[in-house]
Amino acid sequence: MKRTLIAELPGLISERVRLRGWVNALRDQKRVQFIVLRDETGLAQVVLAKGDPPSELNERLSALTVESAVTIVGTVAADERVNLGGLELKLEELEVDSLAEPEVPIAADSALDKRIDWRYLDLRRPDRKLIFEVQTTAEQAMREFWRKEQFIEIHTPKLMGSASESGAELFKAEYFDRTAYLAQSPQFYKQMAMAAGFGKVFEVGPVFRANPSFTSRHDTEFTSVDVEISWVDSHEDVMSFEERWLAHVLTTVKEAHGEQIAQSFDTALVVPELPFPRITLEDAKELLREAGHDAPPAGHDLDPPSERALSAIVSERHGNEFAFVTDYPTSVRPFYHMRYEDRPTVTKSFDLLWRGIELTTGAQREHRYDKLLAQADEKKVDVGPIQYYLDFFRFGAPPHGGFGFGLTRLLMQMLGQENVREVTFLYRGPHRLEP
RNA sequence: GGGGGCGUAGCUCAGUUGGUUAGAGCGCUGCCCUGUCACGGCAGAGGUCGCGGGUUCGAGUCCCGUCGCUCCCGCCA
Repeated sequence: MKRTLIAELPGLISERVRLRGWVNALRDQKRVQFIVLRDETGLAQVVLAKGDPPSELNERLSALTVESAVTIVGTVAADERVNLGGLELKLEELEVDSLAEPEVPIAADSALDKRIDWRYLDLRRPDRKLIFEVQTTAEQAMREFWRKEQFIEIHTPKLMGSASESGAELFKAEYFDRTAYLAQSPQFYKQMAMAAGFGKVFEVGPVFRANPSFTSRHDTEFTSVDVEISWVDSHEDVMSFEERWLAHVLTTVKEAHGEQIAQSFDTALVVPELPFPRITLEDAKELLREAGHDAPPAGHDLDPPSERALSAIVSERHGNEFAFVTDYPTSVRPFYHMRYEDRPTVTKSFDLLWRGIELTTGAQREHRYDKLLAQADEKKVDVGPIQYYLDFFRFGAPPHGGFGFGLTRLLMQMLGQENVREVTFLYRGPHRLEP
């Protein structure tokens, strides 16, 4: 007998159906027994009258435990007494596929860390599963947009012989008789795709950061969304792609899940107006000071409190939750970011903030071999291990730019969550390698 | 790496100025309840108070150390 999903029950009154799912709740009374069954599409009540003495079926239902996996056959009946959709299943057959132990180790209000210990139980809650439905829709919308604009998907290696950028610390791995490093970014390889003439590329994949960061928005392994575009005139071309792309993603997610998100997470997903406000770093600091906030001195990046304050100000003045901050000084940017011809200490770079959190860092890249070498030298980058990268620019490289984008941070903001761990299937942090 | 907070029952927490057998709600076990739907009622089990040391007649409570969790900063997406 074919499996019926709970969501299909309203159209099947008086039919005999087979449901498979988990015991969400049990109410075992003197004369009547109820199971609230949960599958991936919803909840349904199952009812069985209790005989005197109880039938063998009654006894087996009494022995059930919450969260057991069961298969149930019964007849669908409309009954206005039932709060759950006004219908129920009259139980005829009960098969226990897997009996759950009587005490589930976590509850809905358990601490996040404890819930991660038992993540598969935590994820059984429909609200938690919604996170991954939204993620799936978001990624699909991204790909839709990329393909419409002739982007090519690449999969770059995660095992590397040297660092891909300075800054973030690297995990080491044994690699036969030498040391390999886990990729902290596909940066160099997506630039290789530019030198290869791929035009426009994207990658969605894992990156690894060995920073001992103990905050609600960092993890040591996360999914990075990377984009690189050839033949740009400046970083403005990259920003204008990113905002159109993001607006499409948010529109798609809102259409598909907006109501559920509002219901489950009490968050309204707002599709942003285009273009997103752009503000240079120095103007941003000026704006912050005018508004009575502290701002870091020249030559320094915004700190997290400044980013939150800036987002609030921009949101109030421009009605946009997104903001590009541009023109970072060379002191806080890697050597490969392109600089203005007339202002050699300022890079053609940007960050994208959404409601105070950094979603993206992007830039036009330096594609001229001699300038790239000079900038590496100035930044005291040891070019020995990355000569393969510098070589990309020796035989004709197009002007190009791109960005890296934190998928979990996007998801966190879309769902109004305060911690990336909440929206990561399995979080990895300095003290977390299991499950 | 620096700073703050927290660690008491399976889960979420309370525990006065240090004082005798350490509590609650939920969950669990048993019994009762003709339709429940956060079902209800009665009874019960369950704790070396994170760990180690110290102060004290006496420590869940005070001190030191240690481990774990958490948030902020740094680093970044």
